[in-house]
Amino acid sequence: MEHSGKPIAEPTSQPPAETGGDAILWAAWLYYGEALTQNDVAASLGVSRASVANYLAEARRRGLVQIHLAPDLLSRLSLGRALAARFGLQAAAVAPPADTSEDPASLRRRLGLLGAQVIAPWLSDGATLGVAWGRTVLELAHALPTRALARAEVVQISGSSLGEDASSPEACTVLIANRLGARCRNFHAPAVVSSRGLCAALLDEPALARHFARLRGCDIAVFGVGELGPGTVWSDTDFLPASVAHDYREAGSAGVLIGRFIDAKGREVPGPLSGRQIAIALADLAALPVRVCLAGGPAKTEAIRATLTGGYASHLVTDAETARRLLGETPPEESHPKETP
Amino acid sequence: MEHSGKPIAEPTSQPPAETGGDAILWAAWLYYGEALTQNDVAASLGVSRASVANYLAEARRRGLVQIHLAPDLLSRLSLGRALAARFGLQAAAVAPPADTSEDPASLRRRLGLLGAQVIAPWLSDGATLGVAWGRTVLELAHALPTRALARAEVVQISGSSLGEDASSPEACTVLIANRLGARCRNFHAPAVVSSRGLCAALLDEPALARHFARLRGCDIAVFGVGELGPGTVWSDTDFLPASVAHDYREAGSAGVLIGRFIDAKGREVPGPLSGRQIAIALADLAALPVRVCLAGGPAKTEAIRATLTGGYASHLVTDAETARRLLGETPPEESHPKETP
DNA sequence: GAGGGCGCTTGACATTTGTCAGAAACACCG
DNA sequence: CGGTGTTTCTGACAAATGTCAAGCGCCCTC
Repeated sequence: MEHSGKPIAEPTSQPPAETGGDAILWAAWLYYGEALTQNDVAASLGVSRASVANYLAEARRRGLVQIHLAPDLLSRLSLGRALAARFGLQAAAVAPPADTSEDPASLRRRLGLLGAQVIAPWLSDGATLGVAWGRTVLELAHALPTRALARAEVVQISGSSLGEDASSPEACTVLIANRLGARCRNFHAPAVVSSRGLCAALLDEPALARHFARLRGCDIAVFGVGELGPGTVWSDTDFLPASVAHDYREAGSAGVLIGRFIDAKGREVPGPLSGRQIAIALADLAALPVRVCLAGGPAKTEAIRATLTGGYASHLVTDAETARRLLGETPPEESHPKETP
Repeated sequence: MEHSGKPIAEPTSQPPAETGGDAILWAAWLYYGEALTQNDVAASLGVSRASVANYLAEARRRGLVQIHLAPDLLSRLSLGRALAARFGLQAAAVAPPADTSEDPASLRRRLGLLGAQVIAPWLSDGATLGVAWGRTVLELAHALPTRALARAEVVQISGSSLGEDASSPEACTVLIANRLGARCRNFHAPAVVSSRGLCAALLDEPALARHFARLRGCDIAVFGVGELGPGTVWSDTDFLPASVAHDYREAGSAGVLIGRFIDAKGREVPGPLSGRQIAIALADLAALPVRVCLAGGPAKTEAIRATLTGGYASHLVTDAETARRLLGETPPEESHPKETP
């Protein structure tokens, strides 16, 4: 603590050779464990404050220090409780509204972040996690913590080649499995094939049959929902021309759930793709114990409502404005979302 | 995203009154979950920054946010590993040295803090925790988190009326049980009685026999060690005059462990109190699966060494200087010519 | 309706913390 | 030995954070 002219102070006798990594542990304990200030930690360790700040950053990076939020944090909100009560959900997590008008990409980022928190309690070793696809699911993958669940499995829930490359079903499963250190089980089949006969033949393949059995054994499923607005396009131009969305919308479909088109009551709507899709059956999805739906934004509201009405989700992750729309309230004109119940 | 504040969540257990509204939850999520700055959180919520800081403090107080240290943090230190290897311990947690010369009370405080971290992994519901007494154990009690382990038990490990009132065996068990929300099982008997006959008669009491059975079933025991220096005095003036310490020291005792006097090898030393003590037998202690010893400071060094040599501890919680002394290194910048034993 | 207590909020301030460029230490190599 | 790339540390600064007294609204009492 007292420095005279001596350049080398040697304040607390530090065996010079070996203690490279120890300083980080000391610092983490003194700061987080004993709640000292960085200044005091620096004095105690005989290094500069800046070094202490660096040590602490390193300790967090290494996971020596973890900050844990109550898992049901955002389900405790009045909005979340209202949603859960209205649609019979186990829980609904509601992200706060942004101060500026929401950019869809940033909305997806927050929903992914929140979704990662929501599913965290189920990420135990040995768990089987069914994963759909989409940009929101991709954000969830990025927000997931790094774990080492060697006996856990990540299972692709629908056939491949849906969505853009970056957020395709395989990309989502691979990324999530990689984060979790889990085994990745992919569907080695396309999402849509050209004929019912080929579809039936594929479904008879032993490998696919095994995969469907795995799907029915998932402990938890994670998926988004797609809307069927006028501007909806799919990237798979072979089987999904823009007209498909229009056709299904005309046929009464309110949204797309893991490749299946559903109406406002949640019933599957027949259409041009019927019998040619390879993905989990909606009835099998509904039978899983935990089904987390991540979606938000004005365009998706009706699709989400249809999903919830159909009972396909046990947990919803959405944003505050969408939550208000789902509850039939008028979304607030401006910010300042203070509501007193 | 830093946060100082208490290392151990210290919520005032509030049963149902979950009022206060959603603002606190929003703030906790935006700050800890999305890593926004308090400024941005304030803008998003439409309140002042100061309020956000208050919300966050409240969230921490309620335990919505918990800061978790790696449980074996301080056992990973080279000093801790060296101690564990030298004495055959499962682990040794070593508190950092203080910058100023250590005040015994502050040393006890840090050891208690650290000990609370060390035993945290074993504090599950249904666990049985044996608790001795002493000022260090008392500090551990204060550092323990508030839990609600209704089926856990805290068991008094030695008879009563030892130590000062504040750190007596009953005080320690009651406080710890209160913190944990656990059932408190006290020894309704004194630690020392005036005759062997009375002692034997007491031990035959069914209630005491049951208590001893409980002691042998503890999942974890927590205790300190006492030294036998020239200045050692006990507060129980009926049975423990200052001369007792002197007598036992003359007889070769290096320290006191839960009321039992042991020599440098850890063997129990007979003396004036033999056959009149009511406490767990040392052999029963050594048979427990987890035995956490909290002690530090120059005066206690030999007593700790005796305890470790006897195999009575599976885990040690001490400070860096004591650790160095135990390992036979010369303590830093000290030129005490020591009296030869 | 004035007064006073209570809780929540706020602006201002002092402290604490993250960051970054440059300095020192170190290792490696010509 | 000196050069040089690499790592680690440090000092200084800007940003972020905690704290406090004063301000405001609300409810209750008299």
